[in-house]
Order: sequence, then C-alpha cells, then structure tokens
Amino acid sequence: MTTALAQPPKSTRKAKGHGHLRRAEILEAAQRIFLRDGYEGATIRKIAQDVGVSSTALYMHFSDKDEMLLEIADSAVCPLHDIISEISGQSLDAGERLRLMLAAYSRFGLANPSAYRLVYGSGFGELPPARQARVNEISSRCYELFVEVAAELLADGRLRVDSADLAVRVAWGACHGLVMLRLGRADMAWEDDELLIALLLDATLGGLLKSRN
Amino acid sequence: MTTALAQPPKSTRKAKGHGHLRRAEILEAAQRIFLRDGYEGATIRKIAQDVGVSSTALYMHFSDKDEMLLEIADSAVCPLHDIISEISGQSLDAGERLRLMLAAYSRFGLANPSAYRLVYGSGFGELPPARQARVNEISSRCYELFVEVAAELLADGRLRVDSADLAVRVAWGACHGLVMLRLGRADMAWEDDELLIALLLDATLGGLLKSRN
Amino acid sequence: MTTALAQPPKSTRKAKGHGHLRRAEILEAAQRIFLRDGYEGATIRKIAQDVGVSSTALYMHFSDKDEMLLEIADSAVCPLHDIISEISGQSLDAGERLRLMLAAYSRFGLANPSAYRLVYGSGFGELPPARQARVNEISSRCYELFVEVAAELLADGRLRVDSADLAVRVAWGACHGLVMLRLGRADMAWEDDELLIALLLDATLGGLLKSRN
Amino acid sequence: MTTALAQPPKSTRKAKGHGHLRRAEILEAAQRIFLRDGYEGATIRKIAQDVGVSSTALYMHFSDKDEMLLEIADSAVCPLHDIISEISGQSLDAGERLRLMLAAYSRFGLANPSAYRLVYGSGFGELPPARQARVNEISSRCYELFVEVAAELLADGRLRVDSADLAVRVAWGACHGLVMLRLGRADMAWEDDELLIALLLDATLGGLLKSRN
DNA sequence: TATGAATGAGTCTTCATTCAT
DNA sequence: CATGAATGAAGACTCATTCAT
Repeated sequence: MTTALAQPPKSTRKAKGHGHLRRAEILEAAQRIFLRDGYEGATIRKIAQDVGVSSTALYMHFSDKDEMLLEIADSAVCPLHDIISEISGQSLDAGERLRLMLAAYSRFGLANPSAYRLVYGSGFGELPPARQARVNEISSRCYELFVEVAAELLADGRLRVDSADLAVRVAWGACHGLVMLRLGRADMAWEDDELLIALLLDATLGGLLKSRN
Repeated sequence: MTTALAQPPKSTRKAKGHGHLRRAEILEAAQRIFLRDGYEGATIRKIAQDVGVSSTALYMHFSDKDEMLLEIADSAVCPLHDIISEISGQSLDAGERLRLMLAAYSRFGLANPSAYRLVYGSGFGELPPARQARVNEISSRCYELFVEVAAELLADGRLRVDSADLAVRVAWGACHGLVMLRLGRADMAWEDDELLIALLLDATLGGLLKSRN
Repeated sequence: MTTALAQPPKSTRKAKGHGHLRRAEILEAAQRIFLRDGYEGATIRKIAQDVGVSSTALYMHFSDKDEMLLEIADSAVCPLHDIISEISGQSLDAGERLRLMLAAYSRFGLANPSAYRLVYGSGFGELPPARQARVNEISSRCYELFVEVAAELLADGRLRVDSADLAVRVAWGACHGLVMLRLGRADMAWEDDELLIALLLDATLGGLLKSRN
Repeated sequence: MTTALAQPPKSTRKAKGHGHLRRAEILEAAQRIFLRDGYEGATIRKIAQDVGVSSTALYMHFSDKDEMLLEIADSAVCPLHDIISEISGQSLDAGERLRLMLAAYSRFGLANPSAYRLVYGSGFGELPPARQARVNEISSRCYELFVEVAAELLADGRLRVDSADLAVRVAWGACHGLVMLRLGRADMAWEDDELLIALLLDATLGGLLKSRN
C-alpha cells in the first residue's frame, strides 16, 4: 500500500553527534509519547525533549502537532493494511479469507497496542474535527478490504444478512471490542490471545456466515 | 445498586439564602460537562460557573478534579448496573437472561455515549494508575453480573467453552466493540441500533452457547 | 460624558502590602506601556511585570489584551471629550466655538502624547479589525462634536464649502497633522505650541469660514 | 535624487545558474511585504520565501531586519522626493510652486499609504532611537525642499509669518494630518482626494501667504 | 462555608538569528 | 554565496490549585 504521507525527505544523514535531526527520529519519539499520553497529553515539549531538541525544531519538520499525529497514525496502520491486503489477495475460500483477515487484524491490535489505539481508539471528540476526519479515513482503509470480501460472500449467497457493510461492522466491531478490552483492562487475567481470537471469530462468523456445504 | 460515594445529604434544602451548595449540585453540573466536553474539556472553572459558585468552592467538596471524575463515573453506571441487575434477577432461562443483559448493556452504551466512554473508554494510561484502578473497579461491576449468569450456564453444561469468564469476555468484548465503533465513527452511516445489537448477539451467543433442545 | 467602559468595580481596596491588585493599577501600567511600546510592543508580560504581578493576574480583570487597549483608549479621551463638549456648550459665536474646540483638541494632543497617539495614531492595520473599529468609534466622538458646530455654521451660510463633514475633516486633519508631527519629530526644534496652534487655526479656519461681517 | 544606500550592483546578471541573488531583489520583495503587512507583519521568513531563498541568505546582504527597513524607507520616498524636487525646479511663482509641491506630497501619501506610513508614520518610540534618527533624516528631505521655497517667499515678503520653518511646519503638518486621517480612517466615507487637497491647501496657504497683488 | 485574587506551570506557536556545512 | 537545521526568547492565553479573608 502506498501512503501519501509516509515519505520522509530522506534528508542527508548528518553527523549524528552534532545533534542534527531527522523526521524519523522525531516521529519515533512522537509516536511513543502520543501513544503513551494520548493526544492532549502528548505535548510538543515532551516530544522535543524526548528527542533531545528544542520545541522549535519540531516545526522544521512538521507544520503542526496535528500533522505529526496524522503521519504517525498513517505509518502505524500501514503494516496492518499490508498484512490484511496480502491475505485478501490469496486464493482461498472467501469465508476463510475473511476469517484470516479479521484474525490478523485482531492479532495486530493486540501486538501493537499504541498504534492500534491511536488509529482506532479515538473518535470521541478528543481530536479537532478536521483531524478526526483524516484519522477516520485512515482507519477506514482496512474496513474497505473487509467489505470487499464480504461483498463476495454476499454475492455467493453465503451471508446470513443482506448487507456486506452490516456483516463487516458487526464482525469488525466484535474484534475491535475484544482488542480494546484486552488492552485496556490489563488488570484482568487474560487467556491466551489466540484462543480469544479463535473463539470470537468462531462465534461471530459462525453466526454471520451460512455454513458451506 | 448502592454506591459508596454517591450519598449527598439530601436533607439540606436547596436555594438556601446564602447560596449554600451541596455535593450533589456540583456533581450534577460536573457530570453534564464531563459528558459533554470530555475529560480534558471539563475544566474546574466551567463546572464552577455552571453551578454558579467560585472554582474554589469545588475544592471544599472534592479534593481533586479526578475525585469528581470518579464519582461521576460511579453514578454514571449506576443506572446501567441497576438495569442489568434487574434482568439478572428475573426468572428466565439463563441463556435468555444473558442475552437480555448484554442487549441492555449495549443499548445503554449507545444511548449514553459520554457516560459509557467515561467508564469503559479509558484504560490506556490517560488516567493516573490509582484512578484507573478505581474506574476499572467500577467498570467491573457489570462484568460480574455477566459472569454469574455465565457460571450458571456453565454449570448446566450449556457453554461451548469451559470458562464462564472466557465466554463473558468474548461476548462483552463484542458488545463493547460494536458500541465503541458505532459511537466513535459518527461519520459512517449506521443501521438501526436494535438490528445491530440483535445481529451481534445472535451471532456471538449462537457460537458461545449450545443450543438448548 | 459617560463612558460605557470606564466603570471599574470599585473593589475593596485590600491591604496594599499583600499584593492585592486592582483594575486601576493595571490600567495605569498598561497605559504607560501601551503608549510607550505600541500595540504590538505592549505585551501582557511587560505589563504584568510592571505592575508586579503574574501575567495570569491580568486575566482576572480583563478578558483580553484588546479589552485593556479599549478601556485605556476610552478613558484616555474621556477628558478630551469633556473639555471639547464643554466648549461646545458655551454660548459663543459658532465660528469662535469651533476655533476654541480645535485649539483645545490640539492642546490636549500636545499635552498628552501617549493618550493621543493611542486613540488617534492607530489605523494602519496594527490592530485587529474588530478592535480598530471600536477605537475608531472612540476616536469619532470628538469628530461628532466638531460636526455639530460646523453644521450650525453651514446652516448660517458661513461655510465656504457645502458640507460640514468636509470642513471638519480638513480642519481636524490639519490639527491632527500638526500634533502628530510635533510629537513625532522631537528632534526638530519647535516653536511655542500656542503659536503653532494659533497660526494653524488662523490659516485653516480663515480659509474655511466666511468672515463674519 | 541620489541615495546613499540604494545602489545595488546592477552589473551581475539575474537568474545566474546557482540562484545567486542580489540586494535589489531582496529589497524589492521586502518592500512589497513591508508595505503590505506592516513593520511587525513583515517577517524575515516571508521575505526570504518571497524571494525564493533561505532566511539565512538575507543576512548576507543585510545585518538586520531594521537595516532593510531603513533602506526600504529610503527607496520608498525617493520617488516622492524626485517629484517634489522636480516641481521645486520649475520656474513658477514661488507660492504656486509651494502649493504644487504640497499637493504632490499629499497625493503621494494618499496613493502610497504604506510607503508613506513607513517614513512619516513612525516617531513614537516604536523604533530603536538610532533607527528612528535615520528615518527622521529621510523624512526630512522633503521638508528641506519645502523650506527652500518658503525661504524664497519670506525673502520676497510674502509670508504672513516671520519664519520659513514655521510656515512650512504648519502647512506640512496640515497635509500630513489630512493624509494620515484619510488613510487611517478607512471606515469614514471620504470625498474625492483632489477636492480634499485643494480645499486644504486653499485654506492653509491662503492663511499663510500674503495674497500677491 | 465560601470567595476574590493570585499564581506557576503549562499550552501551541512564531520570531530573528546563528552555526556548521 | 547559500543553506538546512537548530535555537532561545517570547507571544497570548488557560489550567488546576491555593491563599488570606
């Protein structure tokens, strides 16, 4: 998948010792902090200090705090999209494909809590509307892949509901919820992740798809 | 359900000549604002102004902004807990009971976005650990009701898995995810809420419970 | 003249030694600095420091930097308006009255450089448009008094031009220019102020008014 | 008119392969921006960007932002000085000449608000004293031309006052004021500029000069 | 019990300027 | 001659919190 945002200017790597600084370094730190402290909690100063430069320096590479968020969100889901997209292209039974995609999605969420939260965990007015819209757009990219497969299933008469969107939202929602709960309630003792995923997908997809015979 | 914190001295009459003011009044305003403007957006001053007192006055009743949050979270889920608890007490088939409880839970989330978010939407380190722990405790109260019923089902051999906890987490997770997605992605066109809930529960519980015969 | 803005809350004069602080004190300092350093140069911090309080403290009394400007401007011209208004009410020949009013206006400008500049010296985009509008409104108050008299003269057929506005603008402009030049070019050696004023008014009004016979 | 500062090395060809860049180009852009956005609004970065070079590059030609200002002020009044100087050289009646010069001066101010303001609108401590002195010097250049003619008139016994300086200051002041008012109060509805100028000069010079008979 | 006044730390952002290259 | 990267100081403003009263 190609991303409009994730193209750092590949600037000449200057002498490290001198404190010259590149986008990537900033992004890295920013991601860490964004994900640790949330959007409001991630202040320019914290990020700058974490990188070891002045706050002003960040403005050389990003015009805005929001621009950083966007780029981080973007690069955070890129791998996820790639994984799912790859599965989506395999020549497997559509039902199986959807299952694998959702499993991969959930697995990614569990394995990359901060990235996941950044993209899929917002949406409650913590972001200025314009930015939220762009995050939404990013977060929709996987959704669209899901819908493609679901549409295939619908066409084959294998969906128990009459809308690919509806089916996907339910399944996606279920995965999303499990991931969020699992990540958010670290205080609970949780089963093995794979078991959770399998169980959830068995249950959900079992109810959504007609069994092939 | 009884709540440790929410016991305002209902005796004192309001509109006392001097503007004497009680916890409850403040909480009420605070809740309104917390739920409207989010955690960061709810400033002490806004709340104080809304109640009609000085910011200082709030500190006479609450030691902290966070203490208010906690109490609000507490009172926000009280009704939810009551509803679910009530269902839990009905003499219905356990499977049906669980379904109704989960449906009521989801319905409440969809109908009370801010309250829901306040209690179930945190958990990513945005709160100081001690506070998060208390929110978790609050958020666990419904979970426990769910587990009770699931335990019943397990005892009756009607669970497809060998753990009431496991089953509940999957089902709860699914509901949680759908609610969060639905609330967070206002930009998407969504089906009728009842349809979503029904579909989700059909699918999920269908996979989790053995069909009674 | 009554002024909407200039009504400080007469707050109880707290123990001076304690650092309690009133509007008036702030205004005083703000005026000094506004007038010394211009609108852009008058920073909240400078003012606060000058008063001896934190920057935050200023926001207790004024919602805005602009609000301070406005209030200062307002109170700065109040006396001027009063003086001119008083002359305007005297039972003198209209021509003489106009002359006295303009003379008083010029005299005031020369005697109160900072106040004069604050109100009459802006207008080149240094202020945000909304504030400029309000300053303009303030600065128009004397203008209107001038026009009243000029209208009288016009009605009496004593104006060489057919518009009271036109006449006033020319005369006012001339006074304004002399004041600004005199104040702005401290490096030049200037004659006695009264001589300047007299000369200017002789010349200007001589050309604007028909000589009474 | 010759200017000490404005002598760019006209030899170097533009569009030199490497983007070599000369004072003149920078000044040009700087002037445009200074005049459009005012002193505070004209930032080094804007100018640099407008020219198409890095901000750093400007410091190779000017030591300071203020140095640029000075040079711009200088070149901004050059045309004005030229016009007035030209009139001053015509073989006309001295009274008429003065009138034409003042009219041209006023016309220029009205037609070039920012340039006018830059040179004649300062003088209230917004500039560091050293800079102000240099601006004053620039702004005095027209004044001197005025005085020359007034001296002629004085020698011919045609001045109603006994000082050429005095007469000029009054007349100049009047013009200055009308221009400033006209430019600064865009909110007022103004008559035709020529009418204003004519009226002002009729009145002022009428009072200053003895009528030739 | 309540308050008006005050504060210090913090928010994002912009500026003129400099340094090593 | 020119630059990209960086900086320190400053801009207005807001926050939760704390005094003395």
